Amino acid sequence: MPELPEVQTTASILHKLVIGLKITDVWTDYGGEYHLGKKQIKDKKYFQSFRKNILGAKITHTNRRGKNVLIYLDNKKIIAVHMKMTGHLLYGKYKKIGIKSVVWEAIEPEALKDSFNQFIHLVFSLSDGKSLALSDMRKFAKVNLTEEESAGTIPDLAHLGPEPLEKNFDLNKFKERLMLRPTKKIKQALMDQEIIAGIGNIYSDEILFASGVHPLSKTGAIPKEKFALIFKAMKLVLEKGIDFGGDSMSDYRNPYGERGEFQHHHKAYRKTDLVCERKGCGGIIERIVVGGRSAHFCPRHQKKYEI
DNA sequence: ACTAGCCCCTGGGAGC
DNA sequence: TGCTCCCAGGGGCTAG
Repeated sequence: MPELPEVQTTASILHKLVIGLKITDVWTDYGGEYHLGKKQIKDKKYFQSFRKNILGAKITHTNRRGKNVLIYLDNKKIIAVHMKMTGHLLYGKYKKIGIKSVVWEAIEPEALKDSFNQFIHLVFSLSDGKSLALSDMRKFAKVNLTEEESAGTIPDLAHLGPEPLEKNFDLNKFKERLMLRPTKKIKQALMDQEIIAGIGNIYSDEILFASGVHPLSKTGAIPKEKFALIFKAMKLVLEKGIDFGGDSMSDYRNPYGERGEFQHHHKAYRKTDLVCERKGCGGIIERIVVGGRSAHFCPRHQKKYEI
């Protein structure tokens, strides 16, 4: 699922591909639940206004905020795409075809023919004859259109915490953010987008494995030196995720339709019943449910701190 | 301010 | 083969 490294990968690649291109058309299918603010693209009237607002606009740059891809337009508007579970943006040559379940067919690149790239529910046609398409198997993704100056008010951006990879986000700020919720379980705190933006289930498991902290530890009970380890692990694991082009254990693909490689480097996430890879540990990875989400950890070297 | 539970959605896997 | 049931989960929401 797209977390910070996947969204960063997408935004960085798009930046190379679509800058300076104009949006010449927009299409969405009937069932698309693509939200625009509180409204949705499936509301035909609202989609028409969305369309009108972006047609002819030129893409000036793209970047990331939390788990959102931001596409800046030269009319001072921003398209914010939250890919949620199974969404990803694809750039390539598409042909509209008339078959029931598959309306768009990828012509190139070849990687777009991957089955996970076939759930196309939103297509921006671009002035270079190619398209930016949103493939989203489970239709959870959300698309917001907002004015650049009021970007901080749209639902997916308004309450986001700081960016964990920002250079000025140091150990003190990290502690400060986490200690806003000292009774929270550390895994949930790391995944709370209001505390820190961008971390989800995969990377929180990996960060806690690397720092030797049990996911159920109470944030406020974690000793100082462990905080430093979590902080360090957070930066390292997220950067590693980016270096590997994101995680494609499930459906994530980059804009070329290609997989990332981080799934081959998991130590905890979905490693249930396997032997812990930490040297000399020998524990067996367990899976538990934390806040309705699965958490994977080694009960031997990940210490539980309680108040 | 917390938690539990439901909802959105659908492909894939297990069990029969 | 094909049916049914459950699971994956980010985040918004409600109820307690």
